[in-house]
Amino acid sequence: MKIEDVLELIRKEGYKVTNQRKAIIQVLIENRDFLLSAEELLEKSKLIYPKTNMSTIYRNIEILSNANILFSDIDKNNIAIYKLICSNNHHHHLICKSCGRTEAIDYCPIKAIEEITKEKNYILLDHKFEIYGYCEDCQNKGT
Amino acid sequence: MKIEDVLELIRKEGYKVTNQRKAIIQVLIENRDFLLSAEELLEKSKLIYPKTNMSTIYRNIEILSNANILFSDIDKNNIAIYKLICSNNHHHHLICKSCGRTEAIDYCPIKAIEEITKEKNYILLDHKFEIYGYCEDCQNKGT
DNA sequence: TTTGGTGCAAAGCGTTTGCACCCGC
DNA sequence: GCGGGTGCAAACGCTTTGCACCAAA
Repeated sequence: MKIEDVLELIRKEGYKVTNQRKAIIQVLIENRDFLLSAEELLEKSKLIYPKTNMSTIYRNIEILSNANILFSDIDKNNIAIYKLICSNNHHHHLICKSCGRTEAIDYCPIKAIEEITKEKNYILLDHKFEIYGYCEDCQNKGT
Repeated sequence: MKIEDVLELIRKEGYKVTNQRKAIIQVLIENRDFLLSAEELLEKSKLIYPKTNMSTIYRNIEILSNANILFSDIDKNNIAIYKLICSNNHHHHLICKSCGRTEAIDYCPIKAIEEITKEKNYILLDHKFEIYGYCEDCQNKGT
């Protein structure tokens, strides 16, 4: 999924395309394998469009969440972290509980998900399949 | 998993068993199919042991998290929500994005999880497999 | 021109923390 | 009695919000 696809989606929902919004989405696309906090999103967005403000970050997080294209989670320090949900290049993560490293995995139990939602008569929106553990480095460090 | 099993685990980790702690764990066990916020945990714990305080709730949330027996997530209002991880009676959830209803499902991609962590050389701690959608009621309400 | 978007600063509120006291063990 | 656990209240800091101004369409 390229930035133009997301912008098109944004336009369809009736939102305007601003420089700040473009910067934020570009950052999310470039970091689709990483869960970013609001602060990290701001820092990286500022590299693209320096005038970006934290309020704008939060307001766009909400818009993208409502559009169901943003995955949110909570890290070990209770800070909300986000990444884009991309229907193609879809994958999940191995997340190290010690250093926070995130590693993409291709496996996704999508077949099961579709069967379950059909059986329970839910309209499928989103799903999370994340695995937490200790990565090799952290095991060696003995943490 | 009964309350005694969790208390035994708590004792093994070197923690004391207090009335507040027992109340909190009992609430978590009784609500193992629901994701509870800190405030809901407090309210329900107070029904068992009225003197329970919010600080105690948060401190016990941290202890149970560190012991890797607490699952945490974040709801649509950015509030942290929790439930016990029980190795037996293990299951995941269908979560309605509209009304917040949680429905247990038996399916778990545990085989895949074990294979992936082995292949990537991670020590497996925990995993999330949650499906989000709109339940039948909310579909009928047209929300 | 219209209307949603943004920056700024202040407010809100869930969460954390210091300290004195309490209570399992 | 010792050392961890708790209650209280204040502090913290992430997130939200009101308002005036800006900019996309």
